[in-house]
Amino acid sequence: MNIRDDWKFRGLVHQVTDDAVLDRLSKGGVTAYIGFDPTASSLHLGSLIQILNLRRLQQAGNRPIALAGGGTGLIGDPSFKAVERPLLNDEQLQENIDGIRSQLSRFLDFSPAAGKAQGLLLNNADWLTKLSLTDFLRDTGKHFTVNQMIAKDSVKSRLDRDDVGISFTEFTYMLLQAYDFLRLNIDHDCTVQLGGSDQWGNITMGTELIRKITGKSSGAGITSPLLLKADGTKFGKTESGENVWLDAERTSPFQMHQYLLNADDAMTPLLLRYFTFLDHDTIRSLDDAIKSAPQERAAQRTLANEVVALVHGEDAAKNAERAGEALFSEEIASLDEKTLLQVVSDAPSSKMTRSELSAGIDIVDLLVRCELASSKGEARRFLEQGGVYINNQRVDAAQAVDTKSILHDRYMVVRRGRKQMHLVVLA
RNA sequence: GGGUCAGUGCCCGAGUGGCCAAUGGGAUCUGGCUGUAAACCAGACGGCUUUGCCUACGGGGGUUCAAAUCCCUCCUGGCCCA
Repeated sequence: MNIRDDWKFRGLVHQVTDDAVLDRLSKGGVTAYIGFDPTASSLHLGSLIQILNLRRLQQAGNRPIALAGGGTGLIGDPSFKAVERPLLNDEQLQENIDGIRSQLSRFLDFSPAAGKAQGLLLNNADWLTKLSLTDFLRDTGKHFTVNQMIAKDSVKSRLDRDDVGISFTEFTYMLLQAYDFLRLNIDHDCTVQLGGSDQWGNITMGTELIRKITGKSSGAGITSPLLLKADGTKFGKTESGENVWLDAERTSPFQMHQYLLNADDAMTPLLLRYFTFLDHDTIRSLDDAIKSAPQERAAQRTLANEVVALVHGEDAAKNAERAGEALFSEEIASLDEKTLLQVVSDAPSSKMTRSELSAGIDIVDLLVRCELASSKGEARRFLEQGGVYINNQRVDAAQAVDTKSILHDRYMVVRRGRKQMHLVVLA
């Protein structure tokens, strides 16, 4: 696989420090790294682009290094952040790193069987926490002027604002990341750093440090474009601002599948390029399908299936697809028990006794109890607005719910709005 | 340490003694139209035992018949000076 042509086609290259690096990667035998911020115990859809990029490199015969930011995580990357970030404590950080490690091993081959392309999983805490302050200031700090550090776009917004500032701690972050690249360059002959476009400033600090200290310009950087939705927010967050996580416990395969299935038309061609390994012809024909038959959403379907299969496996992808079809195309009351359970398997559920229900329960109380409404006032509002459904049938007035609504003698599906489901199971 | 400005609902931000659960924008939510999109349109958006009551304008205390608004104090942050 020719990295240069493939990445150009996919639009994965935003900026490069040196165009020739794409040819080196195409030939193979190069070591490249990406740093992962341990701000949570799971990676999310946004970071999947970077993970897949490492995988693409590995497939082309290069050695990928995934660097967990155990040391830099203690500081916090200020790049393009509006405000200073709270520091993570040690246990939390360790937990996050462990979570991230196990996820990465699903995408990259860290086994010796991969030969020269065997991936490495490193943690910069291993060297950063041992670094002495005076050594660091003399050996690394001396190579940069505050003038150039202040000039970085990534911190400019913080310096310009008059209501918040930037702490010295966060300001030094870029030096630590530069040092990481230097270490990897010396210890592992790593010559390429990848990252999102927000990492450009940090990456170039690294290539510069390598040049100054080793005297060789063997460090190069590639950034990939930032993926923004039509409304300007980052791709990979739900409407409520939650990340779409790669961890099935946090974001179920079904939810991820739905998220991708709902990708808007304008964005889908890009997503197919970034998030799948589909060949160029297939992608082009899906581009056409969006134009000629948008209502079929063939591209979105393929995207959802491909990505969920990558992250959670083929079976999970098939299940998610089937569940979605059943949920949206059939009357839920006519499904058999097994299908019904599968369809609502992702929805939260709660138990209720038979006697409670036969006595008749107020729909307002039911909504609050199922956590579909955060207060009774809100529950009443949903009812007034016609946003409440029992077994997919709209409930229009504040009426009591009783045993008539039970499916298969023990289930009841309560829905609020288009997609908020809750399963009530009779005990 | 000194000076100074600020802290309002999810976010931004108006309000500077009663007409304030607090203008406006954004976000969000519900409905409509659709393709389980986008855009667009309409409505909602602190809680409750809902013609009323309770809780809320950084925390605490005070003045007043009445405070988001005035005073004191503390906390937090910005900027300037040292």
